[in-house]
Amino acid sequence: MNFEAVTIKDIASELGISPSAVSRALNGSYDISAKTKKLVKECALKHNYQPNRMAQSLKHGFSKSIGIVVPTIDNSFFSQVINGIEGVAYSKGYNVIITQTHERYELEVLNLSHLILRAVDGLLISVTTETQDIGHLKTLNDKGLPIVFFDRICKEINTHKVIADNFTGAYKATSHLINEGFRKIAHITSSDSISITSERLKGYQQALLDNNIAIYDQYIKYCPHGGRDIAEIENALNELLYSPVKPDAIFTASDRITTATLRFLNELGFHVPNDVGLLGFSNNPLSDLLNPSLTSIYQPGYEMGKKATEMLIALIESKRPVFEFETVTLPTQLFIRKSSKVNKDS
Amino acid sequence: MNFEAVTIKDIASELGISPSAVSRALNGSYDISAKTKKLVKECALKHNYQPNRMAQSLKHGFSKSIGIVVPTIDNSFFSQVINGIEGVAYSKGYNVIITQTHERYELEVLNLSHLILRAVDGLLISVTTETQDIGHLKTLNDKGLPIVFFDRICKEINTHKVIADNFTGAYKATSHLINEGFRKIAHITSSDSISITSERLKGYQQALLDNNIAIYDQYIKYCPHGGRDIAEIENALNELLYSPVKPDAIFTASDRITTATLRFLNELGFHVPNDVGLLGFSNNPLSDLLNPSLTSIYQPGYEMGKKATEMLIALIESKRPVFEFETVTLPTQLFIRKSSKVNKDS
DNA sequence: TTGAAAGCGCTAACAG
DNA sequence: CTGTTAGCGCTTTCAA
Repeated sequence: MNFEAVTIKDIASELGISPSAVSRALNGSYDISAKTKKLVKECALKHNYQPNRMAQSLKHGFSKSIGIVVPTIDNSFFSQVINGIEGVAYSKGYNVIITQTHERYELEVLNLSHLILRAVDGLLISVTTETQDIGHLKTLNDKGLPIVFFDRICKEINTHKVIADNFTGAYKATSHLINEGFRKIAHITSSDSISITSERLKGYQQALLDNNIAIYDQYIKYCPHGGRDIAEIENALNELLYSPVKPDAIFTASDRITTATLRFLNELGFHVPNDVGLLGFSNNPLSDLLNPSLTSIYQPGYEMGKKATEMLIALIESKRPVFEFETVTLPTQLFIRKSSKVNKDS
Repeated sequence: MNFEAVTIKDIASELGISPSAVSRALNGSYDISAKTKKLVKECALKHNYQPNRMAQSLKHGFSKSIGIVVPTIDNSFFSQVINGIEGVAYSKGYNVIITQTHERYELEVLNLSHLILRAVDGLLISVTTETQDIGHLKTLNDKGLPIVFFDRICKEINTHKVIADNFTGAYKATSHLINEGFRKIAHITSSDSISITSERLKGYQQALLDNNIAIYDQYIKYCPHGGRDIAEIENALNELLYSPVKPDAIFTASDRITTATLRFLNELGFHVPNDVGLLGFSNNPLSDLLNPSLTSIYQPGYEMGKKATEMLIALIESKRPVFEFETVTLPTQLFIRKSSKVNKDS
């Protein structure tokens, strides 16, 4: 409820003119005398008039709002993306509605329907690790809802996408470990159903191949829920660390997996990096403060949110249907710290 | 826009009955035959009918949505609060709209007006470090918008509030440092305009008094923007560390200040805790992984969000005006780690 | 240049 | 039990 909100009617009756005149005066210069326009604007200002967005939305079918669906906001990468989204959205007069899936498919479906009920004009989404059936997204897209995917994209849906250069990031990561003298490099990654997993896996494998290191399947461990349950990470680590061919370094594919791995290694008494090197995809701003400081691949989260939102608003405001879509790839950055550099003295 | 959404009208004409009959059949059993009810429900299901929330809101003035205003979501404490809020809100059929102020007063005012336009039924807010004039909140509250404050509250506004036991938390923190042998304990805190600052300050001072340690004003440093600009933290630290009466421990009042302080100490070559002990109010889940691991006061963020939302929904759904308000105080917890324990061997 | 009137989708008072 | 009607606040033809 707009508490005792002043409406167009109130202004109209105070000024003794019609509601439609007020509406026109407020909404730009469409057939209205400068005099009434000025009068109306002053009166609106005086009473702190705010148009009722519900009524506006109901009237002309768009809400000037954007729906965001992310796995969780309690993650630096996604927080950074959201900051990027907000920056662009607000500057163009759009609101954002943020929802979290907590990596659950059912919540993705539920959130999506909430957002549609709220009549969002477009959608920015990074799917869950559980998302296999994309019917819900396909339907919306087919009906004409502008959607832009970021980070975890759905190849099958034909629309704009923004991703980090996961292949190159993983390639750089793995190459760096190799250059530091590691040879038995394991990779703990997320669900194999999401796009970033296979892109990063390919980068990892290519780097090994280019350095004449064989790919061992037992060095590749998946966490089907992206580490939502800590147990899946611990299982992967136990299998790796207590195997006869214990790896000498681990490349982890996501923030949650990275920090859980570091904690586990510390607790078990494995020295990082001397016993096991560690390198993660991570946007955590505390990477330099960890023990040991964490070598990581940084993804441009803020830019990703910015770019995705620009593309989405372009779609929303396009006068004619858009059939040509692009996938923007943003560069990643390697930050070298101590977790990947064996200390020769010790 | 609900893309080609089926409306009550569509169902009505398909079934050859009136729109109002459909509405009644859908909204519970208000004067309607079981037969038509069944018919309507089946038809609605078949066409995947979803009521248009904009129209509903416009009609009866409430939107089943809750507005959230926090300084930033890129902060573990607030993320945890939001998780608590969402849990309760969704289970009671409410949506949430999350907005960030980035510690800027102007954004607080702007977000608030956005939320009001979106006709939120109630508000959960933790104010910015810049917020002095609370006219915007007072006006809304006076007009009858249910508001519940959490964490950073406004004493002047008479409504429900949920806070952590900041006094006791700070008291425990300071006492712990004293027990560990520190005597020259500095306190770097946020803006003195927000509630948590003075509560924590009092706890710190009381602990000193109870241990017969004099309170030195030059040991108390404020960051007017809560550390939004890193410079204000660096200035505070420079003044402390290079003063003739350099403190032997620092108690920091917020996550951002804590991590910036740790980084700064590490960079300048001060050993924590041997040169300077450190203890922070922090919900960062990586505290145990920092170098050194961080002794901290943990606040029950999830519970705070949960409790605040329960109180808010009670206000929203109350049949009669509420005049009795309560302030709920949740306990904090001290986690002792290495940053506060001098290593006697080194 | 302005006003009157219709209508977005839904609900609720009032008839029948 | 069901249909008709009015109206939430706004925009937008159409007529004046």
